[in-house]
Amino acid sequence: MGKKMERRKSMVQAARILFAEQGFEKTTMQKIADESNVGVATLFRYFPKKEDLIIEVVKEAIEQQVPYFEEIIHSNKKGIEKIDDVLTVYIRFISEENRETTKLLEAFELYTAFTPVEKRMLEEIEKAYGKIGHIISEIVKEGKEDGSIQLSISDEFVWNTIFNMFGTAIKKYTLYTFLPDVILPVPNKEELTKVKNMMIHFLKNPAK
Amino acid sequence: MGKKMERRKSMVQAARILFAEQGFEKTTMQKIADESNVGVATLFRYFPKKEDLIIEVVKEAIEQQVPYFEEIIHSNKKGIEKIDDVLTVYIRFISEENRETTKLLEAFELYTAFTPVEKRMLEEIEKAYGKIGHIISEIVKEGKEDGSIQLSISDEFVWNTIFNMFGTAIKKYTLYTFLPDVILPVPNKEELTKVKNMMIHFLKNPAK
Amino acid sequence: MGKKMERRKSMVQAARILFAEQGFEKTTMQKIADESNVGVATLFRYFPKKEDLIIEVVKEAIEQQVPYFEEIIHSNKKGIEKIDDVLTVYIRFISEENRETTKLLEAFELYTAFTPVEKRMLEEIEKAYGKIGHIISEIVKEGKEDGSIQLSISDEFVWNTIFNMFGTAIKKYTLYTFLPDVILPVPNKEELTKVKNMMIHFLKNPAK
Amino acid sequence: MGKKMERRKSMVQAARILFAEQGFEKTTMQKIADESNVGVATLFRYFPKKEDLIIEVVKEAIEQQVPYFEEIIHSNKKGIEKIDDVLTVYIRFISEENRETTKLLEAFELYTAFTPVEKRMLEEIEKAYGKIGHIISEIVKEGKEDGSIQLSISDEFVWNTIFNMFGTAIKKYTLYTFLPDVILPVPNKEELTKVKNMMIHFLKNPAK
DNA sequence: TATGAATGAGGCTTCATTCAT
DNA sequence: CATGAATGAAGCCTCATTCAT
Repeated sequence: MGKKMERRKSMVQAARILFAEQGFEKTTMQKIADESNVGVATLFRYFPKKEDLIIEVVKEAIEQQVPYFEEIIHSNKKGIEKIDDVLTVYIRFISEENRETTKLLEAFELYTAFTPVEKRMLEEIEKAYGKIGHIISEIVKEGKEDGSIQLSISDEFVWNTIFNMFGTAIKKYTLYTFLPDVILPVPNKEELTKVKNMMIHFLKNPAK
Repeated sequence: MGKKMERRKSMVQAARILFAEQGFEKTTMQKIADESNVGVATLFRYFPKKEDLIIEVVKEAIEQQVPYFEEIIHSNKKGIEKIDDVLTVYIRFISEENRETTKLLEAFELYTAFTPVEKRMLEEIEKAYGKIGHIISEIVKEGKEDGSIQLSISDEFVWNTIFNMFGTAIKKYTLYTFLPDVILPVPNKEELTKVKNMMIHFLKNPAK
Repeated sequence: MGKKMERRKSMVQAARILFAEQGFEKTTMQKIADESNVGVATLFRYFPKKEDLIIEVVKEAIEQQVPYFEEIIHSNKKGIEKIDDVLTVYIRFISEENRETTKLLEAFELYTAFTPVEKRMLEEIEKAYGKIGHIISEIVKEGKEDGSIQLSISDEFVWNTIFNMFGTAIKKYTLYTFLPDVILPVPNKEELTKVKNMMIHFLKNPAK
Repeated sequence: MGKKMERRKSMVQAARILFAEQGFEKTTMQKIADESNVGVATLFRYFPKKEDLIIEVVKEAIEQQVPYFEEIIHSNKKGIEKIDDVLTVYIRFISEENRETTKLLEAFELYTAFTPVEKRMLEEIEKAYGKIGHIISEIVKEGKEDGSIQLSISDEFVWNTIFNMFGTAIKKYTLYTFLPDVILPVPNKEELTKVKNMMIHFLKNPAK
């Protein structure tokens, strides 16, 4: 029956909220168990290592973002417009419903930077991220095919890099939405939109 | 005499290395003490709270970057060229001597995201960061004055934002230089240079 | 089931013995855990702060004394005789089974003199002490009502004060039963009894 | 020259103040050194063990009380009046200049209860206390000789005991002058005076 | 299967005391 | 002599993980 699955889901959800709020290290397994009304031992039955739970949460977070991109690729717009939409979605990620999710992903990237994560785990993450990556690649290809992006092959890398940087920076901003500007001044939506427009413009009319 | 200063320096250095390698939370005061051949108590004599040491390390890291920017602003180039230099320095930060420093700063930004840091501490950091911020502002102003940057006032925000994003993304990349591409594919120097060029081009010929 | 309670009891008991032997500060949580064959973490599960354990021990110690006074008030004697009994009980506290308990209480009073104790904690102690205080008040009232104590209202304060001093001194003596007389010469039971008799006599025939 | 003595005095004084304020355990050697503007090492040169300093402070505290009793015994009053004076002095100790000193002595009695003190140290204390003890004995003897105290020899013990209890309780009260009444309700000066009068009355007219 | 209870290893911090100038 | 610097031992407390019911 789905009872088990529900339980599991409630644990993952509690974990996600706590992880996003306090980070991975500061969130104890006990807190998570309490929050989802389960005994710690049960939590450990489902996720024998804390890291397993982290991976699960992150995986789901990534997957939660996929539909946003799928919707875009399935629309009828031209490639360049789809790209515009993708960047717009990123911008929205900072401030809207998905902020928690995005914050989580950012926190995870930090986590992996200093904690050796089992390869098997990373592969799961990779697979999840792959979906988004694939979609984006497709969009770029479309854009090139329908002529809305004037890109020579070498420029594709540029594009990917630009894209990457935009996303990377945006994701990081989510961490600081509520923190003082001291550490990292976060541009607002209008400013980000201007940058986006700059990029789109560049993609249409690359420098000679 | 400088004996005390040397000791202090050796502690800060050991801390810097360990922090950069393992992050702040995973690095224990004991390890730092051992690494700098000092008793823990001594370490605590100099830095009564672990956070004090963290702040010190970060402050020095920031200050270590200042000369790079100072050199640029004091050169004879035009504003736009100075900006080019600044972005180039950022790119170099990923892979050269300063990688460790940059990695440290990135780690700190993540640290603050989940650990409440005393205001007094943050102010010290702010002051250090301020120096760099001030230099960059000056460069932008110069560029606008000497006409090498075609910016209307509103565009200045765009510029700051672009700059901010470039730096933000770059800093984050330093964390992943040695990690598998799974989590975050890090563009290489050539790719980053192309993005830089795009930005410079845009600053000279903003979209109409 | 009572397993948990037993364990808890064994911890409290170990703590009580050690506290009485070595005082609160010199007794470490580790020692207590060892003595009751428990891991430190377990001890901390039951008593998250050392102070919690101290309070618990003291509270139980006080409550352990209550029956002695209850028995007295429920007897058929006259008020003045009950008072005599109360003082006698105090005297017995120095040397008999309850010496450890009394010593503990004395140690706690000293502890609070130099260590700020959370208000919430003090309230628990107050409640426990209150029971004894209430009984004694009742006895005094009885004595006044049945005429066995010749007290004008103002004398009641005297009485309470006398009583207070007797108890205070006695409790303190328990600390020094086994120590050399150097610091505080402890009167023996006969001597204390004489003082008691003096007091009783005074209560019956107050100075004109 | 007296320089050394002055230094020493200033250390002892600083120690006394801090000990009285925070107790012996909570007062660190460093704090004492700071407070008396001396290096810790110097402090340790004068008092190789913390305990040495404690003993010194206590010894001086006791000696500071001696003159109060000396003045009494050298007066022209009758024995019983001198006794009255002694008890009155005790009462004054709670609230006046000497409160700090008295508090200190009380704290020391606590200290010895749980910390094994070197015999040699205790002897010094004993000698100091002896002076006061001797004076009081003399007074009692006087009282018996001049007939102002109607005491049979066996009653002398009673007297000593009464006296002892009065002093013991009073000393303890000094610890709680500033603390909430929860732990130990401290009688006020008027109440204590009444108790004193009761005792004096008893000494003049012992129970038959 | 679900769970509360149990725990060792480890982290931060303090302090009496010793060293070296 | 005077002193700041140095330090190990020890204390409180936390947490991922295992046990036992």
